Amino acid sequence: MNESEGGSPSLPAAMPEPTVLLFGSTAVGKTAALGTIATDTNSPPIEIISADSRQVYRDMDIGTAKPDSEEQRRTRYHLIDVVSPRESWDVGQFVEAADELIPEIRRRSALPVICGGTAFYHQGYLLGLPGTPRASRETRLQLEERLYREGLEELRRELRSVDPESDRRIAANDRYRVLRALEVYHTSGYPLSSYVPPTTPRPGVAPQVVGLYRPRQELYRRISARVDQMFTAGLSEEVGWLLEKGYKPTDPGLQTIGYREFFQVGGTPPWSDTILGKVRDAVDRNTRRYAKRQETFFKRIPGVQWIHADDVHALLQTFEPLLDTVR
RNA sequence: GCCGCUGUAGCUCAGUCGGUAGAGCAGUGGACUGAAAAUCCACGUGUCGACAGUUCGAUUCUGUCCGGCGGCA
Repeated sequence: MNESEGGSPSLPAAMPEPTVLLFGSTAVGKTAALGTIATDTNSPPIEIISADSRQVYRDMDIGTAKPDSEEQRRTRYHLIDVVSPRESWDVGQFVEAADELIPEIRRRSALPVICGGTAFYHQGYLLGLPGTPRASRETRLQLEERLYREGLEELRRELRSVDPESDRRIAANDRYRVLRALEVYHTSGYPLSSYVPPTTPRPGVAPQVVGLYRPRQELYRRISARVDQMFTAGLSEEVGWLLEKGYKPTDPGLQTIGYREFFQVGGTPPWSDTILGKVRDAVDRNTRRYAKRQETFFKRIPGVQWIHADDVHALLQTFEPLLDTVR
């Protein structure tokens, strides 16, 4: 129950927080793994805090691979279906919500498990947020407007004068980071580079960090199979319905793999079978690339215990020591 | 069976007026300061279908064969 392997015995071993961070790339089998824990009688009762930047959106069920109603009945999930696809949601909101939920879940004598594929959220929870100002929708819209009218070069010129350090650090074509750096400067008056991002876990946060992995080829096969399933489950109908409901392709929620491809390669409905085939392939490919990016990010997170996604035994073993802590 | 086109990277193809080759896509590695399923960066050796001929030298020219596609029968 303590991790002080070779640590100096004179110091009291830090009592680990009865919290788990469980991550892994899309389609690795996170939801199934949670299912085995939830049904195992020896493991503690758990509640899930979804660390997933897409499952927060209502009305987007198929393409975001939300846990189905059966799974949600068996295990209590949080931070799913909490905002409209029209609204934006970000790390900051995630961390604040998680910090509120965790004590509540403990009060119910359950183990909070932060689980999801958004590595950025896990990092935000673990290390805490930098002191940068929160996202400002208006400022960002203004900057996007300027990007459209004046071009990236002009914005970079401004950045170079107000925040040369960030200008140096941000890649030439990284529009998003240029916008964010200027947004920070305009809303706070300080350059982004003056905020130092945390690199160690914040005080009081010491979760058990578990990463699920699977060989690349196998993962890609699963992704492809899941994309097929999404289409047979009615993904294109879901997208059509979202449009009928008045959502726009530019809404934050619809900027999601599994949705955006319909607009990028499909155009406007109705979509022919050939077009749907192309959409399917694009979704498949983008999901594979996404999974790769996730893996790259997960590798950076310190102190991860990596478990093969099918190794139920090892997974249950890591949860066992947490039994007493929740009682 | 005959005629034509074709065979080059995992795929689609370009190219070498003869000196062993390069694009797109796929793939791989990486970055990540409140949109992160976002936004970016980097990475191109493969019996140039097989065999033979011409040549100092053939993936390139010639011949034969084998695959593929199209047309005529």
